[in-house]
Amino acid sequence: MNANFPRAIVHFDGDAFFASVEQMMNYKLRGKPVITGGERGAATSLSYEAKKRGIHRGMRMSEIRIRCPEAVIVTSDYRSYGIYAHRMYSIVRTYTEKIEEYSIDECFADITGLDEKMGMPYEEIVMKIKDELEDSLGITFGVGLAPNKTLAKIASKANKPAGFTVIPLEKIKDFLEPLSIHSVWGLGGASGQHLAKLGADTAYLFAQKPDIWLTEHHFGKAYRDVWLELNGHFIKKLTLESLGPTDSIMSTRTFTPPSVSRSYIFSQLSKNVERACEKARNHNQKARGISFFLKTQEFTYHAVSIELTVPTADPTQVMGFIDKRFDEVYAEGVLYRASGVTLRGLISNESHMLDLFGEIQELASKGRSFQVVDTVNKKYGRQTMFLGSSLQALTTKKLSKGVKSSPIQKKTMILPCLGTVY
DNA sequence: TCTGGGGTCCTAGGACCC
DNA sequence: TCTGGGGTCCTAGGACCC
Repeated sequence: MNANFPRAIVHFDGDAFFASVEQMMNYKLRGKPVITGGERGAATSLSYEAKKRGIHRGMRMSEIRIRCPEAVIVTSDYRSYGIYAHRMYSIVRTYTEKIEEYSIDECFADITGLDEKMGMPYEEIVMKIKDELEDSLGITFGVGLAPNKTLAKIASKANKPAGFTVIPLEKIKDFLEPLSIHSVWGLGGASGQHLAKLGADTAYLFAQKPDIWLTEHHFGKAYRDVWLELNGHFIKKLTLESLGPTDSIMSTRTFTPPSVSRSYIFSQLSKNVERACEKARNHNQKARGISFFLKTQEFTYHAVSIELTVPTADPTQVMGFIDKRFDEVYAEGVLYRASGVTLRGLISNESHMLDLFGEIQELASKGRSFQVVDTVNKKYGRQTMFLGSSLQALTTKKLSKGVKSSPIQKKTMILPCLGTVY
């Protein structure tokens, strides 16, 4: 066994991922400052050409146009980014099954023992994977090799773009000494502030604190896990197999411009409910609880959470519950900028529970009508069939795009509206 | 830096049960 | 009818992540 790598964990991180995918899909964009996020008016991802011109994430498009008139601003295309992400996972998966699909542009892989199997040092194996990723995707990756996830993340960030950094056990100190506590994975916000105040403002100073120090300051498991990993221990397991059921599903959307209209906001929420329920049905899951919120222009949240006696993924049902309690979060005259819904306590459709009132039966028959909805939507595009209560949200969107009469209308079947507002 | 959309994990505290 | 102590399950909400 390799003394420096009791476990060999690799972190792959796509460089400027969304912007890079855009450049790969459209060769005219290569070498140009590309910015994604056009639909929200602020930069989401930037090509390195754009970064060189002093543009940063979150910058307003209006400002970007002034600063960099040659900038190419595009609308986010998450479907394509997802396809590239999938290719990335499958290439890594040809080396090991132990892979965590951490996010759309990152993954972890556990290659422990592969050195002996392939008769190559870990460093060479990782270089080989990196080359293959870059050749077949046309995108560069920041890559880190370390004894655990926390250190692998630090490594992949160390040398951007297109870097490959190795942190063996014996070299940990060199990497942690200059590293601000805020850039450690998991200590980004208030917890980093807290640690810095207590004198641990670098990763190394935190790692050097004795165990008793953590106890005395009442640091919980989250801190302790990071602390152990900074000291070289393998604590955070990889989450394998990202397919399958999820724990919760949410759908939220900001509306531009913000609105005071009760009916408009209600229909926005209804649209979110449909999206979330559709996703739940695709996962073959039902929710045991729902919560919904409105977000004001001042960024305050007003939320209600509801427990369901019978699990459901039926938007008419869900909207029925929300309708009854909508006015607990909505206030007349207040300007709102976003709404959202979360389906909680998801269970798979197979695990049905018996109840006293036969509601299961009733829902089962409704469930069939939504199978029809999903089939139609798959064939003709999403939201071809939708709830009456979502109508205002959908038509407003079309009008704002300047589409007067869409051919979609012909295929549209409006289901009965449960909401009081139309 | 005035701020998309979608998640996960941890913890405190309540409900309920011996 | 009252009391204690201990355990498990569940949820809300906070913090953090990309």
